Amino acid sequence: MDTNWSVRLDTETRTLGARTAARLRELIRDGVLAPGTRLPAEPELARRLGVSRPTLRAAVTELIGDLLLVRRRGVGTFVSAAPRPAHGLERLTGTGRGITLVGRRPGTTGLRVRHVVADPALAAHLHVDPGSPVVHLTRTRTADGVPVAHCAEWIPAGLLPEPTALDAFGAEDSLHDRLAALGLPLRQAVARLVPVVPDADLRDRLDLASDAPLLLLEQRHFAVAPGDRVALFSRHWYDTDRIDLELVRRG
Amino acid sequence: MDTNWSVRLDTETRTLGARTAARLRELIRDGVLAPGTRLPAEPELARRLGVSRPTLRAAVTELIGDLLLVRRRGVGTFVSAAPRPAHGLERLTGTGRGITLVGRRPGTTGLRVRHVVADPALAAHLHVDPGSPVVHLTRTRTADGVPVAHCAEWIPAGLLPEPTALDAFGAEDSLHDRLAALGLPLRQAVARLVPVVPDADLRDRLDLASDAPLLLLEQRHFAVAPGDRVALFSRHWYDTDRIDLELVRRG
DNA sequence: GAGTGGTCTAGACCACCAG
DNA sequence: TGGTGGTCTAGACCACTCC
Repeated sequence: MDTNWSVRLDTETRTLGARTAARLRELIRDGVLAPGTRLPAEPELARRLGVSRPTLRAAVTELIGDLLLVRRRGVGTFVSAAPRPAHGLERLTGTGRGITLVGRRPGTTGLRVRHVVADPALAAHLHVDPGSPVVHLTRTRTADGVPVAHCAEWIPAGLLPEPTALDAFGAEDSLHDRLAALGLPLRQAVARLVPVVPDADLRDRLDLASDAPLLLLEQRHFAVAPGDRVALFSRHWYDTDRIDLELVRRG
Repeated sequence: MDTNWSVRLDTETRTLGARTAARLRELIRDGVLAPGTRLPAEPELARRLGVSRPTLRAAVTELIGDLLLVRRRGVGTFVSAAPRPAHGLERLTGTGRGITLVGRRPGTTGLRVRHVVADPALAAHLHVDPGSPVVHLTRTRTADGVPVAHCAEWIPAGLLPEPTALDAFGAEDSLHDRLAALGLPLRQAVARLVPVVPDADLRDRLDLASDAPLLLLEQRHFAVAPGDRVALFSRHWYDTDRIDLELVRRG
């Protein structure tokens, strides 16, 4: 096999482990590593990719988490033959990117940006004092033009460089990317899952014909710094008849 | 500070990284490392715990995933002051253990074990041929005596050492533990989340007064070996009014 | 500049599986 | 018995934060 496997030619900015994982994804996607085949032994594979074995193992571990590879001690590492989710909720991404990952085209309707003050309930969710200024976004997300989720977001204005930093937020923008550009990259979120019956407003926004229940994701998002503060509180109502919500659980 | 931090005295069977993480959990739980305090620098902390820095980092990374610690580059690692979930769905555990983790007492009612054959739909979920023998368990789980979820599980009989291996399964048993003892340790699962309106049977089993929607977790579980085969398919209907379902999402 | 976390390496030894 | 993945180490260098 004379395929050039090396990952060191890559000049992207990500870590070597992430680039190695990306290279393995390509080799699998392109069929160089077909489903069911065994990978070369780890020291050999590391040599071919031009990385150390721990770095290779980090990359392989990542792909195992995505169900692309299977390790069998004493036997080898294999390309998985089982179907796998294109996107799982355990990975934190923006709603738009999640829609892209499942192969659909994201869109936004009804975007509205407001400045509000935190009532006691919202203040508790955001870990701020009641009465604090909060930026509030609402919008309906579509996939291939079909509404799939209605999203409401609340961001403490005190965490933004300026309270007006999000006033120019557009329908095509990514809130995750925008917050990262403002120095608030979201790194993790704690979501509460609640099945709910849609009210008239939600039925209207999502253009629902039936009163089938929706799945509400109520999330507290944390940024890298200062780290302990809630950078974003959100409520997303998903119509699971129109978009599958999947989740990879690891033991 | 003359606390004995060393982790090498521990004789348990887990890996050194896992024992180190457990030691850090103890130090946090016991208040030696109070919320908001900065941990010693990584080389220093590794020395105190008697492990190498990569091993320490693996442990710290695990606790960060559990929201117990926060890393700030160039500044330090801090004990989180924010509340965190006791149990997240992103971690694969048995339902009973999940109930224990949130501080409640698990129980089981209405356990039934049956032998069935796979119809085409079930065969597709289990990746077996239609007509294959399947062991089917149903039971209702309680927390502190209150029904919180109804569970249905299907296991390909061909993966068991004997088709009758689960006939003696008892109300107090853990299916995860039992399957591990049978050589089928479950390592990961892909769950689909669907809000559903309970039918009469579910309302009866869960003793529901209202017709509030339930959250259905439809899961394909994978074992370590052979690795690609579905070892267990399950449907769990949760009453989220009686038990919170939370999920930690990482970027 | 000093100290912190972030990344990567080379090598070692062990546990498991297959022949 | 030989090859595989599983784990751990010591050390190096870099990037970032704060003084």
